[in-house]
Amino acid sequence: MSDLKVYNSYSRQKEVFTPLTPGHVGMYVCGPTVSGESHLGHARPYITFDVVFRYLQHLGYKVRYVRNITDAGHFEEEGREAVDKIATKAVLEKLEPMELVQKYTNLFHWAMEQFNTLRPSIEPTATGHIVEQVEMIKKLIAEGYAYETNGSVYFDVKKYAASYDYGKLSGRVIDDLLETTRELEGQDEKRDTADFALWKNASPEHIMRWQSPWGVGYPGWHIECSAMATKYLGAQFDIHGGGMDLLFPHHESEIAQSTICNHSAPVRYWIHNNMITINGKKMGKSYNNVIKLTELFSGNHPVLEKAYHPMTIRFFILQTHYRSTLDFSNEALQAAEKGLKRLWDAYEKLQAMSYTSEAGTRQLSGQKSEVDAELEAKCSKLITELPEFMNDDFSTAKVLANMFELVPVINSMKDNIIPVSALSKETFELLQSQMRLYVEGIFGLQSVTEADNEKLKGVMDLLIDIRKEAKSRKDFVTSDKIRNQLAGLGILLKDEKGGGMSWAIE
RNA sequence: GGUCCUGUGGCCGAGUGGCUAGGCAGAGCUCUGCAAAAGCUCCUACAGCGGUUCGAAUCCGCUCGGGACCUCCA
Repeated sequence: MSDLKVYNSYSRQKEVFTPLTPGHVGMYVCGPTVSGESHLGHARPYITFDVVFRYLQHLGYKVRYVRNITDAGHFEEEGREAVDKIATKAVLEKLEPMELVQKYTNLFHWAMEQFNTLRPSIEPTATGHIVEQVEMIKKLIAEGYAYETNGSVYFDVKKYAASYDYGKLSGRVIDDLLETTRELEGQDEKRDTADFALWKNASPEHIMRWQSPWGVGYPGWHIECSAMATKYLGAQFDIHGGGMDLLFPHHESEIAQSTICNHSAPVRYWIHNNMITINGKKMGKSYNNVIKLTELFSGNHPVLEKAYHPMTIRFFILQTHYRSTLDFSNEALQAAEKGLKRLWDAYEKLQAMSYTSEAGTRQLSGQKSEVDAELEAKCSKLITELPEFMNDDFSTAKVLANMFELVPVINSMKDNIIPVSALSKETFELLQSQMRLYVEGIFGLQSVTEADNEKLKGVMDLLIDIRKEAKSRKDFVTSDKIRNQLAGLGILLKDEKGGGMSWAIE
């Protein structure tokens, strides 16, 4: 099998993935800031890296997947004062900061569960790692790359840039950065505008604050990820993921901090997902165009024509390569919804089929049961390409395209248009197992209808029996009545070839 | 202003030199008591202008359009 190749944002090219420790992978992904509800844009990295996580595990790696919860330390420009974002909202909502943080953490976990994302191996919180952050800042000061002013500590970018390549990850030119001036709080405290905060002095109105060698304050944003990644994954680790918008300054700063502290570049493969756009614009707080996940699931938002199932969103995201922008629209989402249904229906049919009995039936009915060489070759090609596509920088869109090419084959076998025995037993079983692996195991897709109610199944079996009897008597009044009334309840009955019936909840 | 990315059929989106992407929508046909589903077929495009090449959506240049980052941001 081909090697896994990943696009490394740092080198700007695809590289063969070789983990630092054979058999093990350390992966860090920037988690959510739990000062508010997650929106559609947030869904992308967590679904993307969930698939990466699943795929790496499938390849046999033991993966430690660390995804933090940022529950303190981000700054938000609020008038003239840079205020701890979480503290600000807490005041507005009259909540304890930790209550607020807990609320949105819970909501985030709930949404991730809806998307069927696997839980990370470790989910550290920023507030739980103040000590590690303080230690790291101390080290940076000791190394001479950070300085204290008025109870705040800043990283000396100019000094760092003199011996290291600051700006390489984000393609930034240090001289340009030094020129860029902007009125930010604390700007006069910095030796240089490009310097970034490691620790911020907290004014009395800050609710979230901690004691430090530099006085009462709170940590800078970038140091949080560096401290937690170092603690759980070591000075050097394999993969660091996140949205492209984090390239600068966040990830660039992480590199600088960790490089000085640990005397080595922290990350071997930087992987960044692109943005979700709406009407061509990035979905983000600053653009005021976000659709929250709860709104998406409920359809309760002016731009939404209807509610969308979490699996539809997941499928929608996987239909595009993670490094391309993905434009939101009702039309696109509804197309994804239908596509997913078609794929899932075929997938379920395939799993319910069995090679031997079907092949036997074919022989009895006098059809040829010879293997169709052309079909056999086509199917095995489509199947063997799946891992190759995944190995090519996680080309989920291509994997889905191949699956869709297999859908007509599956449906035809189910409807006896093609005998199952047109495929060899090996290929048929490979088809079954690979589809199970990719659809459920790696892509993490699930049934949209959740009709796992045994009693309902029993009732439906009964109604189907009655309807079959009615149909055999040509009592179409009864058979239509059953079908129509069920349709009114949102349950669709479908007559299949060969007299079978199936049903699905709308 | 600086750095970088991007422009594919009605819509969404793969695709880095030659070979049908795929999905959704639309049209026709088949199957069928009807319906739905399913199957088959069709619609086959690469912003514009030049250049390189036997050959370009794919490489180069220019023009026009869109976007991201430079500030919190997935």
